Order: sequence, then C-alpha cells, then structure tokens
Amino acid sequence: MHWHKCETQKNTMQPKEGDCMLTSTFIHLPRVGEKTERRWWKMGINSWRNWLKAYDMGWFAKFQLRSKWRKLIERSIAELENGNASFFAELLPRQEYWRCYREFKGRTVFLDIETTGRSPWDYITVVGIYDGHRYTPFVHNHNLNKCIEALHDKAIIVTFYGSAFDLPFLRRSFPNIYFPPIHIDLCYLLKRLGYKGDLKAIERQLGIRRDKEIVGLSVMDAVQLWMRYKHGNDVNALRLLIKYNRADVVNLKPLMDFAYHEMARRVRGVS
DNA sequence: TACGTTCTTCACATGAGCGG
DNA sequence: CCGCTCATGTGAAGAACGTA
Repeated sequence: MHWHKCETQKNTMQPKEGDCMLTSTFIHLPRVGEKTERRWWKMGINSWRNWLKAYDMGWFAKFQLRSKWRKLIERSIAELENGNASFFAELLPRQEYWRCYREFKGRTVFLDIETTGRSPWDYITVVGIYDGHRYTPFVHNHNLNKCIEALHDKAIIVTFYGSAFDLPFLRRSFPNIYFPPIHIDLCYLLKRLGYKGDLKAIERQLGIRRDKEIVGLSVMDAVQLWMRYKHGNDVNALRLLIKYNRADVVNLKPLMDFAYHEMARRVRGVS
C-alpha cells in the first residue's frame, strides 16, 4: 500500500494539477468507466506506469480483465510515444477527447472559417488556422485549398461549434480533406463547464479582450466585408475580415487552456 | 459455487443552441 | 431562420465483482 509513495513525492494520491490527463486516463480500457478510474486514482494509481507497477505487485490478481488491461496500457504508452493520436481517438469517448490536449499540444491546430452565409449555395471565404504560434489565413480564390496541407499530420483540431458548422462545411467544399483524428469542440466542452452563449459572449465572461478595430464587429459585418472586397475590390475590407478571423481563431487557445484545466480539476474531484 | 450488487454500455428519444 | 450535432435522461442487459 505504500508503493505509490515511491512514485510520487507527496501523499496526495489523485493526479495533481499539472499532471498530464492522458497518461492518468483509464476509461479507454474495457469495462473501466468513471467510477473505476476514480477508485484507482484514490488507491494511488495515477499513471499508466504506476498501474503497471501495481500490476506487477499482484494488485489486480483477482480481475479477469487484468491481462487485457495490461496489454492496452503497454500499448497506450507505446502509441503515445509514437504520437499515434488515432489510437486514443478510437478508444476514448468523444466527450473525453480534451484529455489528450496536453500530450498532443505540439500537434494541435485551432480553426475557424468565414463564409458568405449558411445556405447550401454559400461558400467559404476564409479559413483561419492557428498552430499555437503562427496564424495563417487561407483566402478564397487565393490559397484556400492550401489549408488542407496545414492540417496534415496534426493530432488535434480545436474549434468552436465546428462539429455542426465548420467541419461539415469544409468537408462539403473539400471532400478529400483530412481532419486530425481528435476534434475538440469548445462549444460543448465549455457548456459542460457552465459557459454557454456564442464565442464572443464566452470570451467576455472569461475576460478575453479583442482589438479595438474589430471589437464591435458582428457576424453580419464579416459577411459584408467579403462583399466589399469581392465586388468593390476593397483590400482593406479583406484585411479587416482576416483580422476578425484571426481574433476568432487565436482566442480559441486561451479558451482551450482554460477548459482543459477546469475539466481536469472537475474530473479529479474537489480535493 | 451461487446469488445479489455494482458498474459499464448501448439504444433511443427528447431538447437545446450556435454557426454565417 | 435552418440545419446539424451533441448533451441528457431513461431503461435494460449483461459482464464482472463481492460475499457467503
């Protein structure tokens, strides 16, 4: 019962703030759900390697599934090392994809699109992609289809309401587009944390600021900007539209960071 | 071994809400 | 306003665990 103290410095047994959620995740094992996972955490089993140690000490001797679990945990360690996000995408329930965020942060993209509207005949005007360091706009009739390459080899894609809007729209425009295996839709993640409303409303609630130039810009204004560029050759309108899109995309990152920590806190229980 | 309990999983229906 | 998803709730089934 004291082996866990060798592994971690403190006697707090549950995964701590700052721990990586994915490597302390067990709900991707068969017949392991929220309850079982939490029970293991309480016993001090707060990482895959910890679990294997417990296994070697005969901790799970009475469980029929122990060898299946062991294989999957060893596999999890290997697949994470190989950066195989699909492995986790297949085994984790969708609403738990957020757990992968920290481990795959280096291969995460934030995405938001602008269109001429929401009807079937409307089309994409701008795809904005932010990789955590650099923002890149892809513009209709310029470099729009290059956005496909920007997604190549990424592990996680983060959007706001993208599962209902951005991704279906993109797939309609580019039937062969590749999407990273793990899609985190902040709209639903934040709603579980009690934050609902559109992106701008949530930004305000969390104190995320926008540039003066675009702070008053509404969605309809964004559609208008494209029209001013397309039919009036107004390059400044396009510039402003891109600036608007940039704000949308870049702000997804602090929101994701926030949601990750809040979800981690919640899932560990109030301790 | 036998039986009761706990937990996960699946299916289905309902309702909600945000995207331009 | 429409379309598209996801969350939530309920219930049932069954696997696995605990207990005696």
